[in-house]
Amino acid sequence: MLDARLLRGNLDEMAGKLARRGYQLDTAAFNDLETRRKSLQVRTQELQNRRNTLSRGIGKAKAAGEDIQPLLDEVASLGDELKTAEEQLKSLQAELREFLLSIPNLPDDSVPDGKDEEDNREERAWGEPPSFDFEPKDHVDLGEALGGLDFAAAAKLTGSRFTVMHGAMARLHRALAQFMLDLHTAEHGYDETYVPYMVNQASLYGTGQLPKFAEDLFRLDDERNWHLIPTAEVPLTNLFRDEILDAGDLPVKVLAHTPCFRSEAGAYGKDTRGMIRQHQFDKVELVQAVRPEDSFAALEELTGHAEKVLQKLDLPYRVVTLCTGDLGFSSAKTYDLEVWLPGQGRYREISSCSNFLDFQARRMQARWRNPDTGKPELLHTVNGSGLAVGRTLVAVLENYQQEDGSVLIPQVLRPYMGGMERLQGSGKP
RNA sequence: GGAGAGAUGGCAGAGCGGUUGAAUGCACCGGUCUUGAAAACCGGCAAGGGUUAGUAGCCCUUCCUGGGUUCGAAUCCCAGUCUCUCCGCCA
Repeated sequence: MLDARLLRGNLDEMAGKLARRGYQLDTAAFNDLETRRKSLQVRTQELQNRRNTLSRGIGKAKAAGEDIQPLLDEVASLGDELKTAEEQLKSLQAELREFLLSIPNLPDDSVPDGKDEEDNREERAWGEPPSFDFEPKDHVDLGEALGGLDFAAAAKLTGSRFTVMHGAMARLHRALAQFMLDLHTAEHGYDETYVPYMVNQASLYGTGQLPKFAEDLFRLDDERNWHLIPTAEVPLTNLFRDEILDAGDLPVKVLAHTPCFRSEAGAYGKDTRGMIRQHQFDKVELVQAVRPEDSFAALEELTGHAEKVLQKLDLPYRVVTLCTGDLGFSSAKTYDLEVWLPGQGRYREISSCSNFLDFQARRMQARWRNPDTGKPELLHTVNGSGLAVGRTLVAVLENYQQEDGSVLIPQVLRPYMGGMERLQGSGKP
């Protein structure tokens, strides 16, 4: 959520920045709401002040044994006006809040202008896409031939966009997650965290999934309105909701390995083959809560943490800065890590690392006490995938495939695989 | 699932219709003292919002959440959420 006061004072400038990302701020609607709010709020508070003063007077008069009837008459003369004003103000403020909650974050000045992913800016590339002296297969052909991936079974059990894994393939998937967790906790200083996979609406408002993106979420059929998490970002970041952190505790770095559930309502027809786009996938998520002045450095650092996973796995990738048009709703700046997929002959997103500035923190009142002012101030939040486990499995399969259809296991994963060096044949019992 | 108790400031914990945004302690921030530190003593210290050029003043709101009673609610009533204790059940 943007700062309402900033919006009032710099409406045109803010609208201009939002226009960069293709968002048309309805300045007329805002001005109208704001004008009505101001007069109504001032009027309501005047009336409240009058009532409070009279009531206090009644208390004093009573204690002094004076006649309170004149005061009672006067307070009665306020009539229903106060009640009406309070009700109107409440509903107007709710309307204003909904309006503010639906405005995306301002893109940082360093974010390139653009319409869609075509306009993203490549920052750097790491590793060489492997060359094969045979026609490389994609992960579906490889995984099914190995007996490790079974999309038909998943479709039977549930429907499309799910995966069943067997044997060494399932273990490799687990090994990847374990490897990532160990790397980030041991070498990058994150606190391993276990979180609920269902969250309430307040949490989803906090990180920005609601109110605008309800259709991307799975909602439980329950009057409590719980949702399955679309990413561990939601529970992890909301740990800081309504908290005031000590300056000495910052930065706070947490991580969780969780399944993620996405309805992907708007993605029909895209990536229908294989496990690139699933309703359920595992991800290791990195989240940092930092002092405002540190958030851009934290974004670089966190992106580096995610890159480290790919480097250790020796998977070629590139880093792109998302252009304004491709930027997520809550983000001010995002780096995507794109891994090379031989089966598709192109780079595909495997991690997304973002600086949200105080956008999420304001929604959830996540604060820290600034020792310089002694006052609570909004934190900045930064997060990123480190990495999406399913897509990493895809990348390993496709990049490490051999002509005979077997797949070499990356060195760093072998300790997690009981020393196994190669996936071959059926892992099926 | 059944019975009971509770939810108050960063933390602990009083208050149980009126000048209480809230005693007290801890923590924190200033000061005195000290070569320095500690201790002791003195002072300060909730959050959100409005108005405003203002981090000044004034005002509003907030004692789990949402309703209600009242001139006035942390305090009374109703509903809900969460926590704790005991019983039952269960991985």
